[in-house]
Amino acid sequence: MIKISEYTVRRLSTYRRILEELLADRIDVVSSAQLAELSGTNPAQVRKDLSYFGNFGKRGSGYRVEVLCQRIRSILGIEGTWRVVLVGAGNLGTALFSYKDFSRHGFQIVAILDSDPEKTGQTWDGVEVSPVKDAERVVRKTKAEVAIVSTPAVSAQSVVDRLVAAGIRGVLNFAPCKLEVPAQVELRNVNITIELEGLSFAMRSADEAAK
Amino acid sequence: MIKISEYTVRRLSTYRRILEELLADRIDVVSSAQLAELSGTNPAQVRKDLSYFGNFGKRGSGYRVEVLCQRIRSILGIEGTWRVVLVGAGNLGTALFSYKDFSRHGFQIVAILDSDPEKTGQTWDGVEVSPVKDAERVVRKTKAEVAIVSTPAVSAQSVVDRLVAAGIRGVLNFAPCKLEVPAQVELRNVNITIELEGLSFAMRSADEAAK
DNA sequence: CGCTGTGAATGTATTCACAGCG
DNA sequence: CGCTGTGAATACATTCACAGCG
Repeated sequence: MIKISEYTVRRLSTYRRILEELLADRIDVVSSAQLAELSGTNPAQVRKDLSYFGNFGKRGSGYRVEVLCQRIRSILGIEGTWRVVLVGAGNLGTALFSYKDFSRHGFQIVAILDSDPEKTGQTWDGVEVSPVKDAERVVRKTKAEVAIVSTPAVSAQSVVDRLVAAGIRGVLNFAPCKLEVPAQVELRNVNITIELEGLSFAMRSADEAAK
Repeated sequence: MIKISEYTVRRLSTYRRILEELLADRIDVVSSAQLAELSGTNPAQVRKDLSYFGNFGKRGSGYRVEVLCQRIRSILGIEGTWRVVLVGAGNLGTALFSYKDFSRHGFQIVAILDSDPEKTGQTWDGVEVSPVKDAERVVRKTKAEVAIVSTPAVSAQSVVDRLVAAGIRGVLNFAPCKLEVPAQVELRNVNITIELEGLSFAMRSADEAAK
C-alpha cells in the first residue's frame, strides 16, 4: 500500500465538495478537466489523485458524479459519523458549534468541555457543557473520537493529554501553540495568525517588486 | 531575488511566536537546534529558512532572541499595522473579532460588513458594522488593505469582487468555496471541513493498518 | 475520437554533511 | 570546539506525454 500525501487528501476533500455542488445541479458526468477547473488545479493532478484509489473514470467521457462523490466520501472515511468533543466554549468554540457545514458532513459534536463554571451545566442544542475536570468521563461516555480544541494556548496541552488518555484519536487544534500527542493520535493545526502573516509577507513582497 | 516558498513563510511565523515566548521568559540566545525542537522541525530547516534573508546567527553560540524576533517581524511585514475589514458578522465573524491574538500582532479590524439589517448600525468596541452595499465606501474610508471573509459561501465571491474593486490587497477566506481574485491580490483559504476530513482519512488509514 | 490512467520527466522542498567562523 | 551557513544529495510533489480503452 503506497503512502498517500496530505496534499492529495486535501484535494480529495475539495473534489468532494465540488462533486456535491454538481450533484445538486443535477450534473451527471464530469471530466478531469472540468473538475480541475472548478477546484483550481490541473487535469493530470485530478487523475493522479484519483488513480491512487482505483479506476473510477470511463475513458472518452469522464467520471460519474454520484459514483465518484460516494467513492471519495468512502476514501475519506466520512460515510458514517465521527463523534466530536468541542473543548473550549468561548467565542470560537461557540462559532464552531453553530457552524453547520461540517456537522452536515460527518462530524457531530456530542460533548462540550469548558472550565468556566458559568457555562458548565448549560445545554446547547441538546449537548451538555461539562467541566474540563470531567474530561475523561465525558469522552468515555459519549464515545467521542475527535477533539476540536479552541481553548487558550496555555490550557491546550493539559486538556489534550487527558483527552488522549481517555481514547481520543484525532485532534483539530485552533490554539496558537504546538501540541504534543502520541504518534497514533492524528493532529491538525489551524492557526489564523500564520495565515495572516503569510498574507502580510506576500503583500509586502509585492510592494518590494513594484519599486 | 530568489523566490521564498510559502512553507518557509509559515515556519517563520512559527519561529516568531516561539521567539516571543522565549523573550517573555528572558531567554537571550537560542540555537537552531532549540528553535527546531520548539517548533517541531529540524535544525537544518531552521538555518536554511533564515539563511534566505541574511546571516542572523553567531557561530558557536546561536541567535540573539530579540534581534532574530525583530528581524522576522520585519521580514513578515508585521512591524506596522495592517488595516482589516471583517466581512460577515455571524458566529465566526464575532469570534474572529474578539480573538485578540492577531490584533496584538499587527492586524487591526477597522471595519465590519454584514448584510443583516439587525446588525448594521451597531458599534462593536468602537468599530461600526456597515451594510455590505456600502463595501466600497467603507473600504476607502477606513483604508482597509486586508479582508477576512466569514460570510456564507454563496455571498463570498460577490462581496470579494467589490472589496477588490475598492482596493483590498489581501483576503483571508473562511467560506468553504473557491474565490477568484486578480493575480495581484493575495488569497489564503482556511477550510475547517478539509482539516476534519484529513483527520478522518488518517484515522481511517490507521484502522486499516491495524487490521 | 476523447477521455482516463500512468510511467517518465521535471520542479520543488527537505535533509545531509561539512567548510568556516567566533 | 560548537555552532552557523550552504552546496550537494535526497525525497517528494507536480506535470508531461502518450498508450490504451470505451
